[in-house]
Amino acid sequence: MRSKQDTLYVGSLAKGLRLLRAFDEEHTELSLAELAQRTGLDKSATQRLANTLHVEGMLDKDPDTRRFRPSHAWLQMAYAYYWSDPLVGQAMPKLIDLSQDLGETVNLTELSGDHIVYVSRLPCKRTYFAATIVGRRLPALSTSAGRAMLATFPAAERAAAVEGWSLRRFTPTTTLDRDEIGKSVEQAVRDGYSISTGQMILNEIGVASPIIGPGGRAYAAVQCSVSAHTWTRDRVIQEIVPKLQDTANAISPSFQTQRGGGFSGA
Amino acid sequence: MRSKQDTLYVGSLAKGLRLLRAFDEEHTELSLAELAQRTGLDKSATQRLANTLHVEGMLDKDPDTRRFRPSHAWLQMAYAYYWSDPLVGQAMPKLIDLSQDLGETVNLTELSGDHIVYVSRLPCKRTYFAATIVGRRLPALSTSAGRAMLATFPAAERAAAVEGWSLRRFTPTTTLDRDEIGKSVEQAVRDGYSISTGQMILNEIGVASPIIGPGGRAYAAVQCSVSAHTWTRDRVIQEIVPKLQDTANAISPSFQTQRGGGFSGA
DNA sequence: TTTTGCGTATCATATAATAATACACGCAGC
DNA sequence: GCTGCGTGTATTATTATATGATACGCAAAA
Repeated sequence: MRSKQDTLYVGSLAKGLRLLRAFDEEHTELSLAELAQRTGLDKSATQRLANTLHVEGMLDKDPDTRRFRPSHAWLQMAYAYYWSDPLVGQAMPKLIDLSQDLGETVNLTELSGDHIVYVSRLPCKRTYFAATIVGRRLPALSTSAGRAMLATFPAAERAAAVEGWSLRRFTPTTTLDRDEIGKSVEQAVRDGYSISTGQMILNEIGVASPIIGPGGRAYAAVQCSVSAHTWTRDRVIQEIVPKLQDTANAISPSFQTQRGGGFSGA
Repeated sequence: MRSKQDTLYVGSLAKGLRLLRAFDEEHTELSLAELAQRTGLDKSATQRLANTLHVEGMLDKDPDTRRFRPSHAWLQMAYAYYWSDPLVGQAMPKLIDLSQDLGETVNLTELSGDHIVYVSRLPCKRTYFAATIVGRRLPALSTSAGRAMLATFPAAERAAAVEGWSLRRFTPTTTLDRDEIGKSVEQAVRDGYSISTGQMILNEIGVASPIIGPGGRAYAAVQCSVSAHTWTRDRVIQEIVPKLQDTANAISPSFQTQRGGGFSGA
């Protein structure tokens, strides 16, 4: 049915991508049948597409169980991404310094629609698995990083975002009240950083400072997560925030002018 | 021409993947014409495939320059990979401890054909960019990690690998003499670890210890890179190797039995 | 101004993807 | 040990779908 834009839309390619997207936290290894079920494609199509992805090295296949798994090529995609994102190269050395200085986990996040994406992570303490790996997407409104970035936007956009961006409950203490989130964002406007507690994980304090880009708008942030067992909000503000802001500010200059915020997604 | 396996090979999908692979260290941002040139596809095909990838969120497009770039989805691929690789979850906390203990860069690498892939990196010191990001592929024979893993293979396989696996020059001091590499591997067989100098970068000392998997064969290794300006080979062996081996050995047990080395690529 | 290169859009053609079908295998229950 | 189900695999005729030549508009270069 040549759905989207008719002639310049290749359905087979799109279907192949659906196979790739079928793998996530809870589906780490899929059989042909599962793949077909999860993608909604019929058995034959799944077979052909999965086979192609296997031959092309995008999917590994267990010779015994015949189940498919993401291949190392998936990591190479990240490798290529890192080279293409000018921010990463600028930020990395400074983030390393910061993490060594603080002795706490430091992250680089970017805005992606109404979500944030962890682009680089420098774990210094043992934490839960998801906090140690890159590529995670979280609703921006539920994270200190998202709020810190949003705080650099014009008031009208802030309000619209607080109103409309997606939310999801992660812990019993995740804030779902948009008014409260709005206040947190406005606080970040005044402070120049954002701090939050127990949004993604219980007893976790997150604090973030925006990396100012073109037009004064931030599309990235330096973020730091610490345990509420060893830290208090006040101590974080006194001891971490200044260094966090210094780091973010040190990264910002290179991005004031170039790269006009462009590069839109679909 | 339905090249590979005729009926269960979807050419359009494979072509789409070629577009993705066109992005690398030196090609971080490509125009339609460049994309066509690099993939060998004609203009129309490139146009349709790139458009599809854009619509599906795999490629960002600068509205002004009309050039394409890897999107955040490329990082999400890495995210999915991490969940699917059982080794990462097991290793991560121990790697964090090790890096904090040593105060030096610690890496987790896996074997992928005759190359190694950096699966996780915990940089503690500023280094060159490529050493801070995951997904990099390097010829196994040129790396301490590759040699450490190879050393766990049967003698015949070791010999065949030393003879046949690919090599490439990275620095003036990269060893291209296969006899010498063979000796290094045999040394690793005796020592249980491998150490090398200036293979990838001048004045860099690399040392690696294998993570023993099923059948006593290693498909992964814990690796550590330090600067020859502040370290000597002997000091590395005395101060780093023991802790490195402890860490690798602590990760190994879970992989002695399960996951029969399977999951072959194409 | 002319030329060149690029991104975009359209269209007739037949190639290449489709989905139905059939077979082989392992496993559960009976 | 037989039967039936679920799976992975393989083959086929059919036509929908991807193709690539062609043409247009717009820049920047000559």
